[in-house]
Amino acid sequence: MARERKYTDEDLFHATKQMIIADGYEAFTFSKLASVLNVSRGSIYKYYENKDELISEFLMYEMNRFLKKFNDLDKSGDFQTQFDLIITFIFEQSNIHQVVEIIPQIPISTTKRVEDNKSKLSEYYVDMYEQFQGFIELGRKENVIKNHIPTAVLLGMIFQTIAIPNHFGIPQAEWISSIKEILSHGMFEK
Amino acid sequence: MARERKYTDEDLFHATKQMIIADGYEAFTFSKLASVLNVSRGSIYKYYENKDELISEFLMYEMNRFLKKFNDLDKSGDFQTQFDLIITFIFEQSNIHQVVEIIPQIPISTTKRVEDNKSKLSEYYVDMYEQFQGFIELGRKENVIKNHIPTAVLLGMIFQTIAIPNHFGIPQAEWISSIKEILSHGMFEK
DNA sequence: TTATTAAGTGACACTAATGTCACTTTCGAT
DNA sequence: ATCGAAAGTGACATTAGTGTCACTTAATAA
Repeated sequence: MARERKYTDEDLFHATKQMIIADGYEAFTFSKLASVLNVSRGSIYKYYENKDELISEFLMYEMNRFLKKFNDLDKSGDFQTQFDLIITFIFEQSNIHQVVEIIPQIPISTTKRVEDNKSKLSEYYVDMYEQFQGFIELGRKENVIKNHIPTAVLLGMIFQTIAIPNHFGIPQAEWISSIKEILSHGMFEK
Repeated sequence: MARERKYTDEDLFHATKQMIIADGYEAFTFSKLASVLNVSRGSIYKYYENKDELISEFLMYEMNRFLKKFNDLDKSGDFQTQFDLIITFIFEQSNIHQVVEIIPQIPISTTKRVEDNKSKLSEYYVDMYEQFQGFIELGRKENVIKNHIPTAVLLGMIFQTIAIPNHFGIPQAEWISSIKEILSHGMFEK
């Protein structure tokens, strides 16, 4: 039919992810991306009209991947089992945090494809939130989670902890178990 | 002596802060700043050679302000009293988080002033860290803080919590007391 | 009043990125 | 072999930001 592509969508999204995690939304340019992929800038315009469109497609791809993996987690165990599973999972997927933070940075766009993607992304976001909400509900039903603390705070805490910078290079296992301990029973001895 | 200035350093740093918090380091330009301050771009070059220099000066100013205020806190009470005081303080200064995150984003510069500021900033950072470390030590001495959890994790958790986005608009007082509760005694009932 | 001096301006040359498009390449189907 | 179609290129015009500088403006000390 036509000639072979020099790079797959996966290549492109992978490079995009690295660049965005390293330098943020504004620093991302077609010029840099093209040079990373060893293609001409012009060829990227064959698939994406501009940076907003490319990034919104990338975010769709990432969110999809994350939600699929999350859905594949074993939901049969009791709350404690799921808590351990989910914390570990979130730390494995720790860059999802930097990814979702990009969403609100996409400016109000002129092109339909971008706006469609943005609204789909917020649906994904709600979807994800509801899944985690279900998990918190389970904890409340089993009387493990304190009832007087709002769900938004609980989820916020859990998600925010994955972004704590481990400046001092504490080993991953100790790092995660310490955080799990604080989330469960706090910093205090008593 | 000479004509009056149209804007003070404070004006300039305030505008810079707003712009950086809203859109990040890369999106900051002299053009936008000048138009916010209603002056010509050229006049800003009278004081700062370029964006890196301006932002490094801004960060110095912010860190100084933060450390002064922190030093003014009452350090006489027991751990519990100081814990409450410090958490409240950190929430009041919640944008310090976005500010310190800018520091590593300043590229390796050619000008001496920028490099000097960067090294002073890392001194400030160490200074701040040591202050908080002292606070954690107190908690350990009073046997309030769990001894087996590394200080880096404890401080990381405390600092990260101020950045949790309160999407659902939970009232500030409830928000802070919930977070304090989790940090102290965890999410779990038992 | 006027000389001095710092503050501020806007035009100029430069750089880096954008978006477009006619053109070339390479594949497979006919 | 050759044609159609998608992939890829590089040159061009455009836009947005940078850094510089001769010049104008306005305060004030003499």
